[in-house]
Amino acid sequence: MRGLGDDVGACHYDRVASTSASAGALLRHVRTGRARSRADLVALTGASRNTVSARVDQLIAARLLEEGGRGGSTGGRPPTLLQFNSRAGCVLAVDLGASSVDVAVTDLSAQILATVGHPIDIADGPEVVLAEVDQLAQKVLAEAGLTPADVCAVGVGVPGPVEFSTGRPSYPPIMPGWHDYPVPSAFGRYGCPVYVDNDVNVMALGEIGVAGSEQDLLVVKVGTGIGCGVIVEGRVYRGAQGSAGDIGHIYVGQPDGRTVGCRCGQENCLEAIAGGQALLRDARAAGLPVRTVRDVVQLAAQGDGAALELVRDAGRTIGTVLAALVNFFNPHRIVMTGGVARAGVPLLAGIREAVYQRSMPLAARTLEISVSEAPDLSGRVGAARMAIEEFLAEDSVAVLASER
Amino acid sequence: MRGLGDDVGACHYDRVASTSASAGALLRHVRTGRARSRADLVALTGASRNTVSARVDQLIAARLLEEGGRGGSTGGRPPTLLQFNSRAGCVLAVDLGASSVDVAVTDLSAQILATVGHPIDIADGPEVVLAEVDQLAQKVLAEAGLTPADVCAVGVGVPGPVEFSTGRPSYPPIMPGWHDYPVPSAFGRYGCPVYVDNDVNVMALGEIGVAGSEQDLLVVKVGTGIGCGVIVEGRVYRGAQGSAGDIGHIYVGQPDGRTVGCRCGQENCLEAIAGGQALLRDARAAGLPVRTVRDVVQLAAQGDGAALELVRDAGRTIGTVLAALVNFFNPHRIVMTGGVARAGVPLLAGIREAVYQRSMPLAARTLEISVSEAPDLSGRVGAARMAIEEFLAEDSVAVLASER
DNA sequence: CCCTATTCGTCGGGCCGCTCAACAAATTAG
DNA sequence: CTAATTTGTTGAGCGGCCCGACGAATAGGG
Repeated sequence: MRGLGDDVGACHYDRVASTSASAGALLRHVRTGRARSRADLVALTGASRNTVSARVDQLIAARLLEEGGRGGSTGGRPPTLLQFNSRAGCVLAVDLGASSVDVAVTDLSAQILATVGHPIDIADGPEVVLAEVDQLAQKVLAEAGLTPADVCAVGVGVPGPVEFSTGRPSYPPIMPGWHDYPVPSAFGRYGCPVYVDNDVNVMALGEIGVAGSEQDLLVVKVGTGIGCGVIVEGRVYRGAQGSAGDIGHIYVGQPDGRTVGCRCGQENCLEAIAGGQALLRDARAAGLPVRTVRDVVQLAAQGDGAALELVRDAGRTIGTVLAALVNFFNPHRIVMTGGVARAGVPLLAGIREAVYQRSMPLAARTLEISVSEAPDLSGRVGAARMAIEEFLAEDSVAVLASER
Repeated sequence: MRGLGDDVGACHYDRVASTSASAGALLRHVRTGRARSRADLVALTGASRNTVSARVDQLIAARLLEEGGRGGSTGGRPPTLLQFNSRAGCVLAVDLGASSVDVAVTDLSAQILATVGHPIDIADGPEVVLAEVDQLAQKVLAEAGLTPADVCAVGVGVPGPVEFSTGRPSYPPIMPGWHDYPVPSAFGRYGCPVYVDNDVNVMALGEIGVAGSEQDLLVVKVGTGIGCGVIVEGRVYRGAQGSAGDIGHIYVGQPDGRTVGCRCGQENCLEAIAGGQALLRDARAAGLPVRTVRDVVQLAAQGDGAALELVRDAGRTIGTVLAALVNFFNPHRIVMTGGVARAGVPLLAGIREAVYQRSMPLAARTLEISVSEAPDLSGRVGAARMAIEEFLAEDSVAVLASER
């Protein structure tokens, strides 16, 4: 059918409409609110009513969907409304930090049903730490009135690089003894898939929104160090060695020519100048009565002038790096999270100042820079969402249906 | 089938094997050399012999594949070898620059059959320029002994942002009068799909290799300005507004505190310090006998000390920016192209020096930094490859088969 | 030289999934 | 109360794909 001329300049544009009609895709449409009835699903996927009906029946049999009354008529038979049953199962979410661990059980909407935190030392090694995690998990499950058999998936965020496909940390700098340890093996009792990833990637997934909206997104975590989760078209981008997003050690030139050493051995790394530890150091040097990074952030939140200025300065420094990344990556959004992000407004102000000054207007104009609503929770929620998305994307229908 | 424990930690790893067995996928396997017979295709795709045979028959009918003798036996009947018939059609490749345009006809392996260049002024607007392109296209076609009916697809690279799906430039800074002009309409006579993209993206596609190997890649073009094509998992990454890779205006702090104005109105942009124009300016300031950027590059290639040092310095500056991007993006490879890249070794040396000094060792260790083999051709070859890949990925089988 | 084992490609039967068309159900408009 | 409209379900049919079986072409052994 050449030569008609109607396909001139037509490029693969139809991909928008030709969405898959797999069970997972249908479920996602309902979960994200894009569809509320079988008819909506037909319109969205382009599949036949028959196909959609069959799939929906499967999903209902797996208890992942429920029928919920009738919707408003538009001049004909009213549709039977569908809704996601977020209580069809639960997931375990583990947010492993350098000095503490948080464990939560959530439903399939990542709503936390119960959660516990506990101080740990990640350097105690995987056996000790994961034994503790196991204890905590049993505790939260009991608290939520659930049993190990109810767990559909486990999501774990760890503070270091991970080979995602195997769930093994790979030469993590701050996790001695964890290299190549099969983290999933610690959750064998649940007999379900275990997904392990870098904490920053996990948080990034949490910030996408359950929609899995196909966005390009940066999630910048400013805690003790500084890291960045990269989302390309709704999926985590990892790069060649899985170290993408490692922006903490980007070199930052200082206007006054001053030099700051970093724990990595280099000088003038971003996190050595604007990370949590740097903030604490500078605050102490300025004579502020602070013992931890948290104290500095709190002081700033209370309106202390010196603390505010320190946070704002850190924001400016981070902003200069982000400005370059905005030009290069042109994201839809940037979300700040991590301990220092709790400072909120002053940090954002510094970042925005630098970004809007130094990025190309086209890329910066519609760029949204915000702070995560609950920086403390984003690790757990992200881990839960990672587990949920991965689980529901697979043949979860079969799994849940075979269980009855 | 829960509770067996055998899926613990098992994540979607099977995607590697579960490759699609569509005609396009089979063709790709043969084109990339991964498969040389039907049996290879069966092993690669996991599809049944039957299915593969049917698809291959279609491809042979469309003349995209040919049977070529028998391969060596491994103890049984020897396989009938398959080979890609790169002469099943041809594509037009157009590399539009600010002051010149190159047009080429290539076969389906992006081998140039004939090519012509011509000086233009892009500011003359689309009608004038594209009329000239049309002339050139007819010339190269005639030279190669082909007719418009033989053209399967057209690929065009333009020096500015383009909305890929429609082939319309969008507010291109250096192409006055081109905004929203439907470039594909100029090629209506060929009655085939026309693919238009930013020249840097086009070059990036050219550097992937015909394989479409799923790599993460940066292609940095250093010409008058500096731009960067971003390849994520083998596909062009464009970002929110399609301006991803716009690294020419990243702010670069100067150690000596000196300030350089950029044509964009900002100060100390990368391209104002290390771009082709900057190189020319600095060379003149140093008293070198040069009239164009090309002269500077040539001088360096001839071993002129001052020119070499200038190029190397530009490399270092570009390297400092790339070092940050390497940490963030963690690419497998970086390929340099564009006019200044012809300088080769000294540019690379400067870049490597800065990158290896300032990037994280993990990301830098296996990073490959190289210069395109033919910086002058990469625009044309890239445009051709873009057209070929897009064309062959679609239902080209049906198109070619229906033609007989 | 013949026979067997092995590998490659093709042919027919059958299953699965999807679409199309027709029909039942539930509502609005007139 | 009837016609029109929209929704969901049921049955028929079609195409794609896999499975098993068979012919083809070679290597190796007696």
